[in-house]
Amino acid sequence: MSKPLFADVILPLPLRDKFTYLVPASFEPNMKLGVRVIVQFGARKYFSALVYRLHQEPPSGDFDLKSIDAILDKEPIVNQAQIIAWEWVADYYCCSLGEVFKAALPSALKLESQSNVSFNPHFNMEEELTGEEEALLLMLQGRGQANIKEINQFLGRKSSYATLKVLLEKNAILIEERLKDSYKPKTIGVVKLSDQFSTPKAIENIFEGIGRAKKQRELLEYFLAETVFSEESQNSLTKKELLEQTGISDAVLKVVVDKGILTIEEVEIGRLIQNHTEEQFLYELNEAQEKALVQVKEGFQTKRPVLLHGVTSSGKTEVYIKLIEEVLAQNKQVLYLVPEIGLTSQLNNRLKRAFGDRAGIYHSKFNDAERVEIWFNILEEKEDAYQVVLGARSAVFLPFKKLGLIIVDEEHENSYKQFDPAPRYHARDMAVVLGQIHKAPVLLGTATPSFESYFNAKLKKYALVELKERFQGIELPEIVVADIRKATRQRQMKSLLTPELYDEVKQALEKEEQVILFQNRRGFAPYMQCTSCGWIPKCQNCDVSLTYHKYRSSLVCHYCGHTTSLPDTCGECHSDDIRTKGYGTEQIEEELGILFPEARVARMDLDTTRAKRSFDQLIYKFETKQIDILVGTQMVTKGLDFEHVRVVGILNADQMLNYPDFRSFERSFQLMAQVSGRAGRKNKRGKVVIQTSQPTHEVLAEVASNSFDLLFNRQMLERKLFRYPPYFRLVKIVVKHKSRERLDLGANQLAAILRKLFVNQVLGPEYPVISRVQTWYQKEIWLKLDKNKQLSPAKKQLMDVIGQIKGLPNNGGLIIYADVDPM
DNA sequence: AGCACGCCGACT
DNA sequence: GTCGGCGTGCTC
Repeated sequence: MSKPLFADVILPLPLRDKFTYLVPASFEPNMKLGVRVIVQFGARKYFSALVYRLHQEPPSGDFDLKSIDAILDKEPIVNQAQIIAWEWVADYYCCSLGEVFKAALPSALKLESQSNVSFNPHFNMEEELTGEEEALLLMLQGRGQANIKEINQFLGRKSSYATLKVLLEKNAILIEERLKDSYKPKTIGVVKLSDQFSTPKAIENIFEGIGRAKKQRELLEYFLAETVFSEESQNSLTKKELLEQTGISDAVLKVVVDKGILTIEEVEIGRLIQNHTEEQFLYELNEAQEKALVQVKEGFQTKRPVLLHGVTSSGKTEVYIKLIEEVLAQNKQVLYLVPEIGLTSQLNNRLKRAFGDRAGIYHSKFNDAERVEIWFNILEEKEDAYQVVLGARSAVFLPFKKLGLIIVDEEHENSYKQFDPAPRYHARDMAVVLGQIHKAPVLLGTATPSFESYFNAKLKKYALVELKERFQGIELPEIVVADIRKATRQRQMKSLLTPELYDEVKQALEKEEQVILFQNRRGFAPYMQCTSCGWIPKCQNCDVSLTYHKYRSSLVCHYCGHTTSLPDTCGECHSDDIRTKGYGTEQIEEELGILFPEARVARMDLDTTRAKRSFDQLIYKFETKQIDILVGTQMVTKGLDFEHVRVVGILNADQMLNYPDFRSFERSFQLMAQVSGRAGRKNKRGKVVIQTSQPTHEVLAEVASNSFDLLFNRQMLERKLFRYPPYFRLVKIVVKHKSRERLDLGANQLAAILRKLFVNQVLGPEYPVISRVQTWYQKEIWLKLDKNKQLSPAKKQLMDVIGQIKGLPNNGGLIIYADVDPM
């Protein structure tokens, strides 16, 4: 008899301990590291866990060892390089491997939503059932099938495996692994108007064919509203969307189709390989790009990450593409990270043009089946596997085996840092670690480096390559600082525009050139205020003022979404003189309509791009000059290349400059330089007008003269003096509680212990700018750790203390987490 | 995290 | 007299 085999598994939970299960002898031959198994955990919970370590050391301790219930995979779905990366993430960002596991895998691989449960028609109803079991069976019988999530909802529990297991044993239900058949559906029904209704005239009479059929009318009305009569002016809807949104049945649609009003077309959506793009020859690099390419490659030789600092429109992408080509020739994989989804479709087209079907996209907005497919596509290294993956943050977790290059585009973007659920990782920093694991070169590209990266370059930890020439000889724009206060004093403001900006916009419109106006605030007005007593409507769940949205005529909280109608009278003194204060994109859009009635104005912010594809559509309209003035939030800064932009206006630089954060100058510079980069194309020097009430502000002068180094050096002195990154490591500890008193108590207890452990390195606890979000009060404690000391033990100490505080009496409802390198 | 167990107030 | 509130401890 050989010794029994044990498996340490990773459970998808925020637990730091490891858990060991017995591997039944019959499973031993199929047991491998990196396969998923089903294990029971606690009295009634089952999880799909990942085998992390196999060994023969019987676990010590007083508990009954449980056995693994099932093995889900024949082959590992996670490779060893990934496990090493996960361990780094868990250690560096102070979280459990379980949390990394949860973030890394597409949710379809985390059993929870994977299995489809249906009623077994051969089940003998005589069997004895509990009330709950019977109810569940009836439900399944009624609707045919359900997934685990729906069953959890139905039973009102977070986990239903225990019940399902019993029912399975009784032979009452069938569970099929959805993974196997979820690959099938590759077409979607697209609903369009029949050809006979292709003209507006014909549509007028469209309802004649419907008669009095109420449901059909409703369906058609919705369809028309979303297509012909919508702002987006699309001409089709998917069948699924139409039916789901109206809640009308398939049968009704069929009648309308049979009447010849609508048609349904089955369109191939083929998840991975979309359109067999022909690979096209790329234009040659110019001299500056060629030089940069050589320098980047030299940088790679030194085994250090390379920071490519190239001004906006310097053609970094072409350099990337050349590098990718070379890596592909060596039959290795390339990971190309981009910060936001908005960018991916433009870039994807470009990559498809260069690499055809060898390039693919991955981001969290994809549905599960697609993500799983990409996962396996990369894992199994099939013939037609992707070699270039364009992805957002989460793509760093894909099962690469032979990475030959990692590109992090727009490396300064803070959306690379995950915020809310743990792991709170920075994809750029993880990319550097991945590079070490795979011995693959890492290229960080940006027009406005993050101070951390630039600092690393100065320290020679990164190799620096500069690309200072704009592509096709385009000049950098002229930047003008316009004084809002002076203009106001002299009564020269044209609504929200200074005379400088107004004139530029006017001229651009006359010459049929385009304008981008930037204001980092959506809505009509950031707050309202009573003129007699100063009362401001606040959110009931958060400590913020409510933003006035005129088109919805309501007040909205931008932190929790809470919406109320407009108050008629002041909540304090009942005065009826309540006015809007400040302005957001919505108001700018409205004011422009008055100032320039002939101009076509569009707005690009979260509110106008919420619908799928609306972002792409806006970009398309702007590119094809169907829009003259584009008003937007940061979205307009995201590396979009527009051909005819002459003028860029920054409506109010003050709010970003005055934002209370040690990075506010760095961010302001990045933001302003990025928006400015949208101005000026071939043969025409663009113009940027920055409106401010602090016209002599140093940062503005630095933006105007493109003096990145000046700002950098000045800020470094401050950062060093006040012990901020990149000289010190920052850990933000967030403490939350529903009760203000309990929060204060808990946060103070924590801070007291930390102050003893980390002498002179603890700040707080203090309320952040927003002291309450979604009914949770929050405080922050900042830890400034010495970079030259070992961080790992310090973080472990910190986590121990956090655990200790949570365990103290009355600290039950306390949430405490650490955010390493917060943004 | 999520669930079971256990100890104190307002009610069929 | 119980139902259920949350505060506490544990999960291989």
